Amino acid sequence: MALRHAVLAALLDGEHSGYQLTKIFDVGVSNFWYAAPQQLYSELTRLESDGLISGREVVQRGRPNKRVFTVTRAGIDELAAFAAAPGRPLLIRDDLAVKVHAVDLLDPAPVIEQLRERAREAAAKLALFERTLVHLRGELDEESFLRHGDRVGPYLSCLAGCRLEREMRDWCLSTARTLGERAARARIRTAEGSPE
Amino acid sequence: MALRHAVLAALLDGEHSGYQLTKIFDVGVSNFWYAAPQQLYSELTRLESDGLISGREVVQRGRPNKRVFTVTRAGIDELAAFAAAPGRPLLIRDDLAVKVHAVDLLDPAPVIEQLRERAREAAAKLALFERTLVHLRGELDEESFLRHGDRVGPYLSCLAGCRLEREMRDWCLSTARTLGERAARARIRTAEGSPE
DNA sequence: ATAGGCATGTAAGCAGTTACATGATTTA
DNA sequence: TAAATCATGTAACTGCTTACATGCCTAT
Repeated sequence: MALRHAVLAALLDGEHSGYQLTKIFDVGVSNFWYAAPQQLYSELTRLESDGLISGREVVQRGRPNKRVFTVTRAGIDELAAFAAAPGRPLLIRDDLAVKVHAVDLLDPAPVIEQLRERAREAAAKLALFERTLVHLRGELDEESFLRHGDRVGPYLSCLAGCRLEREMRDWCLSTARTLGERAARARIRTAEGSPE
Repeated sequence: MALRHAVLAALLDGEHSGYQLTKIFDVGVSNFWYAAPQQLYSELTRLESDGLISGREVVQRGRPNKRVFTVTRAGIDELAAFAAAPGRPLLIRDDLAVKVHAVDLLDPAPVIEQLRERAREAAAKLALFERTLVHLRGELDEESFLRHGDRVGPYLSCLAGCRLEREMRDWCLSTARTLGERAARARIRTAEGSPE
């Protein structure tokens, strides 16, 4: 059980509905957890029946009504136990790095294209996270906020997301460049070796 | 099915037994994929029966015999199709970042300790990956190797691992420092407010 | 003797993904 | 009138994790 705690942590930022959580977890909650919509709805049901969150109906005009959830006292206790327990190692799974690893025996063109696409996504996420940082710290500069702000957790985890996306963007671009140049040289050699 | 391709990519680096693969995937194959031993043994069985890899028995003295596997022609084709296909987004799941996100409502001490531990692990992985890079490029410097080396894939994916571990180490240390300083100030305030 | 590394598996259970289903309302 | 967004689910399947099992050899 692991998604539980990510959901609880996300609900600390305020009441959210299942649908809002799907949006938050689609970006990966500042890049530390991803979850599919269906996972979230069933997790919310379980969390509520375990008494870790409580939901209330919000009536809306012009839109379907929604249920928003808050973390209960028992939910906070659960999070506290989770935070104090050992915890499992970071899990990363990346198709694209597998492709790069194998690229020498393959056609590099589609891999290069995917690297460029990933770089664009990383840049977009980075911009999003940087806006989130500005929003979280308000008028303060980063240093004073981290010293005196009253909720720095989301800020700190968002900083991790920024670092990761920045590195991802730069790695993708430099890898795409390297592979592109190698492919260009390979084409020249082929043209030299088999003309006339 | 996704582990398949990670296993195929790992076997491009040379013949490996199931046990050797468990060691490689335990580190996360330069940090882009993790797999448990039991997953690998069953995946190898399936890959062999699908004809994507072929195994041969290696008789050893002083040790149990082992079966080592090589990628077949069909395996390369499978990898080529995989590399050309769209591919899924990067998956990250990180307990520790969830804890940091929620840290303001919790006891920060165990979180700080886990950040320090993670920083040590990241530093160790970074050192390992940097040795791998030196080993892969041989006598060449990085730039010439990336230009003229004949297998740069593993090098490039290992560079991604380095970037990631470096950032992870630095983020953990700076986050631990921030939280430690806040906790120290909180203790002083408590001591000032309730003495005598 | 005993612990640790090498070597490979089975079985059960839980977590995560994919496909499908519904229905309202706003925007193009 | 079609597509997109809001809103929530069920069902089937695949993949991953955990616990257990075996046995040999080397080093302490």
